[in-house]
Amino acid sequence: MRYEKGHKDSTRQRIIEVASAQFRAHGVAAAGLAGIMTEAGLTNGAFYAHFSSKEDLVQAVLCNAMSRREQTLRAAAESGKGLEAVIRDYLSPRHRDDAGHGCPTAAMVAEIARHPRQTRDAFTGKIGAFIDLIAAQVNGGSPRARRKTAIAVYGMMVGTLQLARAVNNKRLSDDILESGVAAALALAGGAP
Amino acid sequence: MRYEKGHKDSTRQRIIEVASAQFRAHGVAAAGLAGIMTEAGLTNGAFYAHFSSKEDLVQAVLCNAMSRREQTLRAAAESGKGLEAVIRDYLSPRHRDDAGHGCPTAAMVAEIARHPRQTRDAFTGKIGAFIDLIAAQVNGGSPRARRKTAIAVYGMMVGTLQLARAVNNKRLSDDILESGVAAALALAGGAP
DNA sequence: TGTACATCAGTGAACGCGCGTTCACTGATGTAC
DNA sequence: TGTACATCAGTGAACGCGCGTTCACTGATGTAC
Repeated sequence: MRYEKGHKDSTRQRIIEVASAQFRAHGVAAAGLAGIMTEAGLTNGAFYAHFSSKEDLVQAVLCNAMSRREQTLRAAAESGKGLEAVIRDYLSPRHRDDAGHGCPTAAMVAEIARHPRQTRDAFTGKIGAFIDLIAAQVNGGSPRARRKTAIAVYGMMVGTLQLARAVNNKRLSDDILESGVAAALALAGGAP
Repeated sequence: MRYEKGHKDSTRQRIIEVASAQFRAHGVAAAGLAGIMTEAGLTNGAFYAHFSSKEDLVQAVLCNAMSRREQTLRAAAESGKGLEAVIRDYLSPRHRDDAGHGCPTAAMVAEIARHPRQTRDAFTGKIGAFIDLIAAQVNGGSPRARRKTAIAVYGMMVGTLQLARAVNNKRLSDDILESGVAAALALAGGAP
C-alpha cells in the first residue's frame, strides 16, 4: 500500500476533530462538509470513504467529543482537583469564548434534540457517565439525592454557559458565569 | 384600499407567529422562509414586503416571543402563583414535548450566540427583565444575592429542559426534569 | 358621475449559491506468477 | 527478476435540490379632476 498502516484511521480522526470544532463553533447545520474537508487537507469526494453520511459524522463527532470530555472529568476527579475546579473551569471566560474547543453538550444539545434517534442515542449513552462522575463528587445525601443534585448542577453549567455566550454585554455575561459558579458550588457542597 | 386597515400589521404578526413556532421547533437555520410563508397562507415573494431579510425576521421573532414570555412571567408573579408554579410548569413534560410553543431561550440560545450583534442585542435586552422578575420572587438574601440566584435558577431551567429534550430515554428525561425542579426550588427557596 | 391614474399587498417565476452526495478516474503500492 | 493485475485513499467535476432574495406583474381599491 502506498500509505503507511493506520493512515486511513488517522485521516478519519483528523476529519472528526476538524468537524468537532466546526460543529461546536458554528453549529452542525451551519458547518458544511466541503469546509470541513478543506480544513482537513482533503477534497470533498474523500469524505464518503470515511463516513456514510453527514449524520454518520455527527454521531462519530459526538462519541469522540463526549468521551474526551468524560476523560477530562475523570482525570480531574482522580487527581483530587475536586468538583470546584471543574465548575470554575467550565464557567470561565476562556470556556465561554472558545466554544469550538469546549463542551459539546453546551454547543450542540438543542440541535441534537432535533436529530434522528441514532444520533440522540449516541448522546444519551454518554450523558449518564457525566452525571455519575459529578454525583461521585457531590457532598452529602443519599446516592439518589447526590445523583439528582449532579443532574441539576450539570444542567445549570450547560444553561448558564449558553446564556453567557448569547448575551451581548460583557458585564452581564461575566455576572452570569459568576452566578452559575456560586450556585453550582452551593448545590454541590451540600448544606451551605 | 382593498384591505381593511390593520391588515398588513396582522399579516406581519401572523408571519412572526408561524416563524416563531418553526424556529423553536426546528431551529432558525433549519426553518426555511418558503415553508414559513406557506404555513402563513402566503407566497414567498410577499415576505420582503414585511421584513428586509431573514435576520430581520429572527429579531422580530425574538422580541415578540421574549416579550410574551415576560408577560407570562409577570402575570404569574402578580397573580401570586409564585415561583414554584413557574418552575414546575417550565420543567414539565408538556413543555419538554412542545418546544414549538415553549421558551424561546431554551430553543434558540445556542443559535442566537452565533447570530450578528443586532440579533444578540434583541435577546440581551429581554433577558434582564426575566432575571429581575425571577429575582423578585427569590426568598432571602440581599437584592444582589437574589439576582445572582435568579440568574442561576434561570440558567438551570434552560439547561435542564434542553438536556431533557435531547436525551433519548423517557425515564432519564423525566429524572432530569424532576432533578431540575428540586434544585431550582432549593435555590430559590433560600436556606433549605 | 365618469374616467384616468396612483397605491400597494400579494403573486409566482426566476436568480445565483452552497449544500450533501455520487462517480469515473488517478496513481502509488502490493501481490501473483 | 520482470510483468500484469488488484487494491484503495484520495481527486475533482458534476448531480439535483432547497435556500434566501429579486422583480415584473396583478388586481382591488382610493383619489383627482
